[in-house]
Amino acid sequence: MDIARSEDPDIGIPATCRICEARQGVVCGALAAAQLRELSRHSTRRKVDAGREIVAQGEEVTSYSNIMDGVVKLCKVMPDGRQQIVGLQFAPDFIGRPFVPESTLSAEAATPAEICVFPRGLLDRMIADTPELRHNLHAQALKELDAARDWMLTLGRRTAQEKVASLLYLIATHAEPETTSSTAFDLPLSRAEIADFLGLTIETVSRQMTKLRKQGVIRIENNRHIVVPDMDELERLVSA
Amino acid sequence: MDIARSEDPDIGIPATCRICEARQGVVCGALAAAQLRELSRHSTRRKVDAGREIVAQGEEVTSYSNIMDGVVKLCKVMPDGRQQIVGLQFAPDFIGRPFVPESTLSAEAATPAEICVFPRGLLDRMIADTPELRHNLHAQALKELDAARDWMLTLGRRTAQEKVASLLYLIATHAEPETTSSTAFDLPLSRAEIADFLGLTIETVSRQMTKLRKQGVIRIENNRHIVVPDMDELERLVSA
DNA sequence: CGTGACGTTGACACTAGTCAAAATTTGTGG
DNA sequence: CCACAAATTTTGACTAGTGTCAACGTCACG
Repeated sequence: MDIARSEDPDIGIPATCRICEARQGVVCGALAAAQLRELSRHSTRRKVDAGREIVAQGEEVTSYSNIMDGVVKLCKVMPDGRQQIVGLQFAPDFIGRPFVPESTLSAEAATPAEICVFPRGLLDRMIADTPELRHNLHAQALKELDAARDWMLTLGRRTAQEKVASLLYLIATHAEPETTSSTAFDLPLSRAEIADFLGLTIETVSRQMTKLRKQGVIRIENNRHIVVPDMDELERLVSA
Repeated sequence: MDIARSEDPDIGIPATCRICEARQGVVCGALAAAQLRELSRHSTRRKVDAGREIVAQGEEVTSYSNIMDGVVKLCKVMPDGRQQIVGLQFAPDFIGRPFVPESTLSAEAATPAEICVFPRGLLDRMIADTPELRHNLHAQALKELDAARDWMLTLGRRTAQEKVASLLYLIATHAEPETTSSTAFDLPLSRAEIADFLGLTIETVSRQMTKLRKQGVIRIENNRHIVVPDMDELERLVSA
């Protein structure tokens, strides 16, 4: 009956997908039930330890993934070992670059993560067949471009203190959707990773964090857990 | 006759477009003859003085443009006036952001430039109608994303000398397609703009340029004209 | 020939980096 | 559950690299 149909939009959708956090994400949100069924048959859900590489810089890419849980960092490294994190991705973001054979950067789990891996050929075919999917990927690319350019401003023109405040603000707004004036969260990154994201050294990051703590802008519990009593104060320090 | 048709692919194409540098560009390369005619009827070619703004940060966008000649810089400015150039665009690049009402950055002519301006609504309609155009815009977005992330590495992890070398290398490879070992070109940016691109001060840029000159890596004629006797040497200093 | 914009150079200050050591947290095996 | 080892973070002393401020040069233009 029409009523039954309109009341259950999940008819024909695999059970795994129904409870999936990325069901409405960039990729799966654009697929029809039949496509979801086929994709789900060939995908594997996989746990990734923190620090484990998902895609290697300069390597041929044979699969794409959805982040189901955790945080993934996108890195560039120089031959001499200097490193820069050029992006952070959160669930349910999509990892992968259509149209290009190999990746110019590496993707690595920053926290223990869970990803859903799609074979490249299959998803490429669905991209070719599905205008809405293409549109979603285009929109995500533009979103990432904006994020990258915002961060360029941070890297080029902000002081160490502003950089650290920017990072805390970024994590806070991505981890905690609620915009109450007080916030608490766990840092998904080590001090070394924060340094690689901000273009600083570990020591400078540590010193700036201590300074923010002594100023009362944040409280630090067990290194990773941060409490921000007043988000407005933190935002002020970003001077955006 | 078939022969005539295959020998002249420009049948039905406006005269202005036939001699246009951007004819095979991201936008016009994807359009059919009829679309080109319509777009050409509603476009205006315009000269823009160096330093003149094309799109303002935070302003509603009512038009898109093709760069026909010259170099355009994409800038972000902070409330206190600190500024960062987040991208350089060369002819025949496309300027504009589909899907979004207003620009998060400003576009400004770095050199005297010539642009071809399209009304937004018309091009939006063509984007909706033309899969190849959407694909080209998507591909350009990905290219810009790669460029932005490459530059993040430069901003975050390279020294002043490496930064200046990176910029010279970037300009040299975009201005002079030939890859002979020796190259000469005009800088499209003032020292102040170079500083804003590299996250440095004017003085540091100036000092590093003199240093490169004294090392024999470059020759400087009239401030803007640069000669690179040995590109490999310059590339080595980028330590990419 | 003067004027103003742009670029260079110098002296000095200060931010962030380097190197080293101590403190804290995390993980492991008994 | 505790003790110890390893990893991570913090802190300190010192240095190097950029920034700041100021003066001087140079070039284009009226």
